[in-house]
Amino acid sequence: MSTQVSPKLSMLEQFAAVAKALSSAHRLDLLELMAQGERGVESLATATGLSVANTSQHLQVLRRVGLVVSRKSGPHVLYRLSDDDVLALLASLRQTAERHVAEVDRLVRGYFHEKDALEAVSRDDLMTRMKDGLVIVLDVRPPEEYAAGHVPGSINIPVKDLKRRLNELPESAEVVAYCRGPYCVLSYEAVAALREQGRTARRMEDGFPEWRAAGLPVEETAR
Amino acid sequence: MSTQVSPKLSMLEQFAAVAKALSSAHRLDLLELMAQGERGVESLATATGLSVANTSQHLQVLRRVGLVVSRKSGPHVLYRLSDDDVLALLASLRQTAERHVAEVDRLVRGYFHEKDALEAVSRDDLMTRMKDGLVIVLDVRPPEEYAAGHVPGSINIPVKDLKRRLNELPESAEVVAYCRGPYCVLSYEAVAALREQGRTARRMEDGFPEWRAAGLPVEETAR
DNA sequence: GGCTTATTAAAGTATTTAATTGAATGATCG
DNA sequence: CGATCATTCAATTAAATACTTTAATAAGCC
Repeated sequence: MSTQVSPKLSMLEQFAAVAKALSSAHRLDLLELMAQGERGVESLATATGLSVANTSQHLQVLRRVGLVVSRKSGPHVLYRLSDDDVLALLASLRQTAERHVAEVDRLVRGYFHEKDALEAVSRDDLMTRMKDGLVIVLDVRPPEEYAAGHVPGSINIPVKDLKRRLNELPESAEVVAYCRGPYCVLSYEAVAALREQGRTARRMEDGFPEWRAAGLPVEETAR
Repeated sequence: MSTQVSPKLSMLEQFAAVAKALSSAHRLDLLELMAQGERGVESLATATGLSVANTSQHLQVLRRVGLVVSRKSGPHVLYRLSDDDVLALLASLRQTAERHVAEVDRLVRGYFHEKDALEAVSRDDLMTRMKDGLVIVLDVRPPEEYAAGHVPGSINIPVKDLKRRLNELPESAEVVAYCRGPYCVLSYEAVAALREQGRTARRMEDGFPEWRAAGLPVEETAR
């Protein structure tokens, strides 16, 4: 029953270690990418603009506290979130920050122009309308992430190719765009671009990881 | 539409700042104490064993990211959690750590001996049994925290005084003990001590902040 | 208005942390 | 069985953080 180094503190130190792993924008960026699906080190490095060695180190920080797990596949090491718990933790962090940090509010208002004007479609609504053939679902993420999993029946056009490939989207129905998550700007930009072209378009709430975490159907492209 | 300093990164930096504020065991300790109720700087300093100046600095780190708010009352400054969001975030952090950090598991098993043997009573069960007069509810936190809010009808005996004040607990009913939260050792110790004395005793799940957050009735001692 | 008390600010020192570079590991494939 | 590739390790440097001590502020009280 000796308690020299208070067990409470050692426990809190473990919690603190997890929080510390989350306390870097680059690591949060990596986590958001991995939330889209399993990915290799080099691919994560180019997506984030970090060096490979640096990326590897960040990934190990995340692995050490159990936020991600890795496995080898041929010569590559693939990383993914260890659990949906991690998504929940990230969502909780976002929500708290959104509610309490004035700066986040400013960014949301400033960059995500007229956020409320681009009113989001809920996942459930989208499911219903999809079944009825009333909407076209547009996935604006990079092809790599689309391949790792996407909303069934969605069309993948990265936002930068949107103008060029507009003809791939039937004009018959409203377009609902989605991307990585609640703060992913891509879907906002897509909606803005589509409206400029006179199309009817809205965003889906949140993004693909939340869709999958909600237990909704997911389609994968065979590799 | 210029995006020199990617808005995504600035957003992530805000989230990272919140995580960083959580990345210190001492600050988590302070948060757990404030989860019991509003408290002054000096009182928090003595409870955590930190110097007053250091405590003040930690509190400001927490305030800067909006996790706590403060107000003046006479000569004192009182701090409290800004929102139940914060409780949810802490719970999420705990859950992730518990599930993924082997060390936490080791600590839980090692210190909280036979955790499962001391099976916890759920809040709802406790409510029902309380109404039927079947249990005595024991609050083992320090009187200060008890005064700031407690389960109605509970008896406050800090765990260190338990043996001495055993006679204050009627022998007629089972005792259910609670303290600060899921990892607060006090209630485990209380249950162990009571069982040693031949009493029937169990823990309540989690602790007082979770009780309050669940919207259950709370009693305050007038000051 | 000055005095007391509680809190915060500032400055200094010791530790940590992030990123870069270059070398080492370890598996796969010819 | 060695060559090649992806990844990790190790060492370095620069920047950031935690805690202490000492000084300043601000509010209440006589």
